[in-house]
Amino acid sequence: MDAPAKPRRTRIQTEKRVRILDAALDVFSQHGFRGATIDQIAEAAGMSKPNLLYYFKSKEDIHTTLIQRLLETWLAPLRELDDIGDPMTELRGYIRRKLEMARDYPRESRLFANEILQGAPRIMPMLEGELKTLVDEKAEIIKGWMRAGRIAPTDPWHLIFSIWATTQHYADFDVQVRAVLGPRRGGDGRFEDAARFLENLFLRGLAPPTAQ
Amino acid sequence: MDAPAKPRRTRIQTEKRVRILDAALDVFSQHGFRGATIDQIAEAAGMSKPNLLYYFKSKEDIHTTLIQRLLETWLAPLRELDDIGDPMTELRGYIRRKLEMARDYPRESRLFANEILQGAPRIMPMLEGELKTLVDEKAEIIKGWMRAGRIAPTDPWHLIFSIWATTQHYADFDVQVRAVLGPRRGGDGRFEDAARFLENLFLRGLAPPTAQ
DNA sequence: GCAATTTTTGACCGATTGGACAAACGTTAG
DNA sequence: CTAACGTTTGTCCAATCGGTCAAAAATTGC
Repeated sequence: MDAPAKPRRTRIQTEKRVRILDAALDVFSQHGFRGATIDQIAEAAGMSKPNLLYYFKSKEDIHTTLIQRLLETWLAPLRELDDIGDPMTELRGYIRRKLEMARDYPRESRLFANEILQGAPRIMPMLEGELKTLVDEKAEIIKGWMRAGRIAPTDPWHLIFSIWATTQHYADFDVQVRAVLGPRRGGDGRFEDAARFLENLFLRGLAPPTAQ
Repeated sequence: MDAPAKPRRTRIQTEKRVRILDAALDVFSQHGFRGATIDQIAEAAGMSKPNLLYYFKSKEDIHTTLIQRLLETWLAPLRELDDIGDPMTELRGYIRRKLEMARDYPRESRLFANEILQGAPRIMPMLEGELKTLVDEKAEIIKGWMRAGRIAPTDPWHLIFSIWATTQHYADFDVQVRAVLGPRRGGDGRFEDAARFLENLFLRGLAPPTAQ
């Protein structure tokens, strides 16, 4: 039950820790935990390995800190999904926010994807606890909309999965998306194209049957 | 320009190579290339490390063979997407086939996901060549359907991406899906639920505007 | 300025990694 | 039986891994 000892950090410690975490995000998101080495991270952060280990006591420590910090912001978009307000507007807003995260924080998305791909050994409790609770809660809201006939009746959980999958795809499978679209359409505009397509797909796919 | 020397394999070689590739698929799909070790693969295949290296000359060799073999079957579902036949039936068939692959070959899906996540260092030429060509070709077919007013007009490339993303999600993010659905709904039925949801989403999302 | 403290570094450690190799073992055709 | 060939193993190696440590260097508080 000990509270984690309060940091009490110097200016240099604060700065260096930021640089290390940023470098580690690069390396971990590309190679996964086992594939990444402390030397790689240290070099990317522009310091020696022992120096890095002065700020983080182990490779595991860096990774844990990174994941912990990621999760705070990762669930934010879903939390914003609100009961009050038009269902279609709410869902479109959620899709847009998730797609913006894929665009602006692709490394975080890949870090998460790597962790899940490897069986989520470090965040399984969070998946079964915090995440499941949140999703169940939001699924209940969506169910309410369906019962009220405001959107088409389908499975709320799989709806959420499909939003996760389609949006994160543009971060996790970025190289494939670029390769297939080619230099023309794979440029900066690909996220706007994706946004247009996904909003269209989900809005039409969920339009209530009564509203013809 | 040398053709690869013809294998000319004994019975034991054939059997052992199969066992090794199967074990390697387990290990690579879970840990990625760098995270996997030859010892792990050898143990999973029930043989010693030197023995394994008698059948494959290096770790890279195993991985390359695995990826090569994967790609053959990976694109098959998309190749089957045919111009003749009802567009909706064709697309539904494609979604179903992709979802079945996620269910029946999750290790292959994760191996592919790992490779893409790490920047596709070993299959980039194939993405920009064979894959892009195939996708462009099928996108043209879909475009034809749209011009003919048989399905709603959207972006064929992003349509294909969204089908890839949603179906592969059930293999690559399996642990997350199970964790969120819980023991009840996360059981064997989750693929039928997913199939129902996805067919519904895409069919409604792509229904031609004229057919009210 | 100077002493206390924080930061950085080079050298080093045991463990694990991918892989080499010769010797031993099995199998089989004649 | 035996020679030829295919298979398996124990041992070994250099490189790399995560991490330690003491000492040097830089910074800070007074």
